[in-house]
Amino acid sequence: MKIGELASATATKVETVRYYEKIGLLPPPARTSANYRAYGNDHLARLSFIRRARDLGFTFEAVRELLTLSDDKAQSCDAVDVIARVHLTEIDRKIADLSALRAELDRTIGSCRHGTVADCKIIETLAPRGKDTA
Amino acid sequence: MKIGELASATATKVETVRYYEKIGLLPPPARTSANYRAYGNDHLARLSFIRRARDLGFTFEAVRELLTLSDDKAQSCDAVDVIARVHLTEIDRKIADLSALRAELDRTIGSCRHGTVADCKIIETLAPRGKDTA
DNA sequence: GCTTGACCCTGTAGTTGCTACAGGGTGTAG
DNA sequence: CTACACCCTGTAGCAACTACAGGGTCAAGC
Repeated sequence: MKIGELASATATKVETVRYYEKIGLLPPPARTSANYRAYGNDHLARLSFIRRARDLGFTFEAVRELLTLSDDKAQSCDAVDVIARVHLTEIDRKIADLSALRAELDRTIGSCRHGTVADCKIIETLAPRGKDTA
Repeated sequence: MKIGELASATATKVETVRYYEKIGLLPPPARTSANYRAYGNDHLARLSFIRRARDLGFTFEAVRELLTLSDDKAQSCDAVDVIARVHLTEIDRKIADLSALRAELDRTIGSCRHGTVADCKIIETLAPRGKDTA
């Protein structure tokens, strides 16, 4: 499989595949006589894994750990569970942060009376001292 | 006011203040004879504004627009309202994305039977074809 | 009067996770 | 045999900072 085929099979860009190889996430494949990268099914599986994990928001650091863990089939699954749970906690925190932010922004917008900028509550909210901001 | 004072007054790092100046968000201040930056209250107000807006998740692009708009006090406030509403929509989309992701991750974790990695549902979810991933 | 230490200066490189060139080589279809 | 799609390496760019390296300045204490 050439890099373009691998990329389209995993909805990844060619540059991204090469990037993953560069940072050591994807092992370097064999090369053809023309120096083209030649991938096998193991690469396809690994790249699919990486993409899925990235889609679920895992960082590279976490993906790397998951890959290492997934290579040792006899090991307990608990370490995998821990990584996933830590990640879940992070997501919950992000959602909470965004929700708080959303509420504040919504309140700010709600106070807009559509007058001139001089009376704008949104601007006032941003610059509490309402003086010259330039 | 020296840069350190301005920074601590706005809970910003000194490097960040200099960075804002470099990218043109904060106008260059006067200098003392020792070439130290000397800030006034106008700088303090503008930096406060920037920080507030950044805390609310506005991008630099948006902050720049808001600053430009806030300088023209006679203008209608509607443009400000539009920027804020667009931003609110983006936040809603992010929250929705994260919530969907959270649900999927939660489901994945919920299926963990704490056996060995070979049977791990989390790993299986990530690598749908369950074969060799290395 | 001299040293210590906190602060300031510029400039550059690193972070995360890619993306987009520039400037080439290769392979195949018409 | 000539287009044209694909491949190669290497570097620079994006957001929005952060962290040095290698220096200069200033006030206080001995």
